[in-house]
Amino acid sequence: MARSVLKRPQKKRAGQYHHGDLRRALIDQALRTIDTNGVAALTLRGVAEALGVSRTALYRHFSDKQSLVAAVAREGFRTFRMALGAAWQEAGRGLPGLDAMGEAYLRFASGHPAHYRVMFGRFVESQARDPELLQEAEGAFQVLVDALLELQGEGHARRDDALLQARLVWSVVHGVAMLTIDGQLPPGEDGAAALGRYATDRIRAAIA
Amino acid sequence: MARSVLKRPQKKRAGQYHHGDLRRALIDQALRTIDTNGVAALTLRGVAEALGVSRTALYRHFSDKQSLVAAVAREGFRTFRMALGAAWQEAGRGLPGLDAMGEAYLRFASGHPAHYRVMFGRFVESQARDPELLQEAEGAFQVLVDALLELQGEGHARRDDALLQARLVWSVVHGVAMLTIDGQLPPGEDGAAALGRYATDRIRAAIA
DNA sequence: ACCTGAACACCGTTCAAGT
DNA sequence: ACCTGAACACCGTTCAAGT
Repeated sequence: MARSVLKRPQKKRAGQYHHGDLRRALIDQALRTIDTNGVAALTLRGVAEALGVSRTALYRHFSDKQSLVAAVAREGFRTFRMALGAAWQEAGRGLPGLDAMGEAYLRFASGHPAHYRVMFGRFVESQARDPELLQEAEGAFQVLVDALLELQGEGHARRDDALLQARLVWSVVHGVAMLTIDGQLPPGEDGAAALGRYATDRIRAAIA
Repeated sequence: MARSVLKRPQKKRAGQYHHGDLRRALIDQALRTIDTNGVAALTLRGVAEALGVSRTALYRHFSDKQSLVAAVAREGFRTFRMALGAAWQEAGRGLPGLDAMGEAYLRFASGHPAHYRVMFGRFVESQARDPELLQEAEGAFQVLVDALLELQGEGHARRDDALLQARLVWSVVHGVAMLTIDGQLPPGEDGAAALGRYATDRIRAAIA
């Protein structure tokens, strides 16, 4: 039970309030559960218990379970957007920057498969009705669009509709990510890593 | 309620057995529910009731809910494999055959989004432990590998590792399918259809 | 073999009530 | 405002019992 720190049963004396940012704590705990045991293992009761809070306290901050999951997904897109942007910058933009973004993307997906799945799998049916989630997702996508526009300007990418081009690149990387976290690739060097390299190479050819 | 035929409450006189192929009926009913209302709406009790059968009758044919879902997923891959093979053949193989396979793929995904999601989204955690499901999935994938090998032989595709090449193409189409059924593309002609055409065109360039 | 009904241990969510 | 405890209407699954 060396990993019991993950549970964080944070028992506080009964009768006290959860002074502090309960909303934040709920999202963090939900994310921890999802990352560790998958979204199927997420129960509101479990989250509340881990925080030492009543089962219904959550409804002060989220209208229902889907809202909580949507918040977790939104958080994911935010992290995602920042990781992509950082990779692009640190690699010095240009084609190496594009490669670095691809790597960062796949690193996030394979490092947090359950979280990634929550972001892209329709666990949030209300996606259409959660404008903030949609906006955050578009923000992450926009990083790629901007990069491609810049590459087009420098003659590193063909001057197709940048939105369409970005959707294609996104599709490839998303597809690779899904195959990877679904365990549909051979383990080890021949699997995800090899496909990642090949995909990077062929994407360059496809947009050149 | 003109669509009540979908429910098929098939009430039979109490005390009778469900003479016939209950296993088949369970899979069909589960698929119907998933296609109509999504996998989240699938309950064993609902399936049993729709079939006019006891809640526990199901356990004669499936060890648990996941097994039933796995059977539905397996069925999906079978349909998928046949659709891909048929498209390839009917288009006269070659590059038009590859395009036709892509179209057939996207048609299945957008026509049966919930079913498609069950096939690819880890609802079946036991995927690794269900050899039949894995085998069926590989069968569908093999159709694409064979097509690419043939294209390579005819000089229509670069002679890269065919498995890697197939995984790349699969990634693109899967990615496009996911973006489509997730509603992350603009509606109408500018959305899924445009991306499908662009992806087809750019895949040709990537593997040429 | 195949099916049943009652029971068990879970869920998400509501609601009147407390501070 | 924020939290609580009891209650409700659901689940998947088990099990002894029926034919």
